[in-house]
Amino acid sequence: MTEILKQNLSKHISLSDKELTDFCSLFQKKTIKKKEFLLREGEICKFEGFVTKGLLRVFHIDTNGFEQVLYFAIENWWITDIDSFTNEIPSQLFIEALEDSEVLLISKKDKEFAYANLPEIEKLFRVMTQKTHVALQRRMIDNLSKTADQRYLDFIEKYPQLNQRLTSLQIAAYLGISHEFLSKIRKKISMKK
Amino acid sequence: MTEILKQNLSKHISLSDKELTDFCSLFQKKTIKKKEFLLREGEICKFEGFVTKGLLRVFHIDTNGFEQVLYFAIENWWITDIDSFTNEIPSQLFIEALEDSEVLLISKKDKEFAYANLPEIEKLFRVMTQKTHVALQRRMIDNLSKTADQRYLDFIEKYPQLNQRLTSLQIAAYLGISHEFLSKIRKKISMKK
DNA sequence: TTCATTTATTGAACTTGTTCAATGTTTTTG
DNA sequence: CAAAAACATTGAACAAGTTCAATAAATGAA
Repeated sequence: MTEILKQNLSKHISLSDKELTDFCSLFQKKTIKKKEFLLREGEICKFEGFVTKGLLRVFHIDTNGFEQVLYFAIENWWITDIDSFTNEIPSQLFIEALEDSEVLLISKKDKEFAYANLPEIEKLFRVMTQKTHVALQRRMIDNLSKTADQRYLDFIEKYPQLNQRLTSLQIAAYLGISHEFLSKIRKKISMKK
Repeated sequence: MTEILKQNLSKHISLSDKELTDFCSLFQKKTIKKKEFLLREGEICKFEGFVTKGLLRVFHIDTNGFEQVLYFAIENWWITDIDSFTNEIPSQLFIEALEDSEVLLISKKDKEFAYANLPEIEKLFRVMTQKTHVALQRRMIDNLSKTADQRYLDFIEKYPQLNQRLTSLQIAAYLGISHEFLSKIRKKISMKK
């Protein structure tokens, strides 16, 4: 059952079989139904999670009540509020299942146990954090330089599997535009073809 | 001379005196004059740097020739293209000194030596990368949810020291707006007072 | 100091994106 | 299946931000 997790970890750095198995044994499976929350604003995020099934979104609600999606997570993606989790402070984020989902969760205590006792895990998360950081840098530059049209085209090209499973409402909240405007963009694009 | 670097490292995690000194000895000092480049697009970033004096900017130039500033770095900040550095791929970024500056640089080889031989360095960079990632997540959300007016006010409140040392041109490139529009924002704000 | 270069300001016309309200479509759920 | 709820589309009026061009101010180098 943790096979998919093992494969994911091995993609980043090579770990011994024992270390891999020991580390994976620290995760607990949790199922979560569509529209349920894994985390709400104000709570302290007690887990770092790996998605084995389904689709979730990590989002923020601003002072005007608008939602901004920080990222989506499907099978094989990691999910947490890293700020709240590592610093044990109240989260400013929500994590919600958009489909019936299944995640493997590790607690802070167990993760610290891993850092202390499994030599390569520290490197593993250093590498993984670097990768997500690089991806976010790219998104930041794109958001600064590209129009909504282009960002939408990039999104559907980069994440075709997400595009199929998400409503335009969710995609708009990720792109940082209103869903009405996204609707107009879609119309414009379909007319060009 | 590496005193300021030692202090910075100690802020993140506690290291033994020996480890701290050993690690700092791997850095080389480099001075760089205003308008000179530490890195250009297409080059492989050979260093990770710590600024001890001056001011630099990390930026991207898009297909229309517009510049987007990913971040600025003054004394006590780290500077690199982490993607190019870790993966040894051509950079998409420029790093330029906006003032006469002084940086301490570590090469990839020496950093890997540190990861392999100084047990706590891996943790140090895992923690530092997490912190910069959290900061970028916040900026991403702000860029998705706030108007340029508000982002500018946030910027001068959060980085008063940068605000004084930067031209509005640079600040506009960080906020993702034209410098003309920033000028109008500044006027509007000054009239309100 | 002076001339050239870079930076900042402003206005007018334009483009991009928002808001609101109305309507139609799809999905969920009892 | 029917009703309700959520989602998507469209248009019109508006607001936010860009572009271009002209001018002023500040800075830098000879």
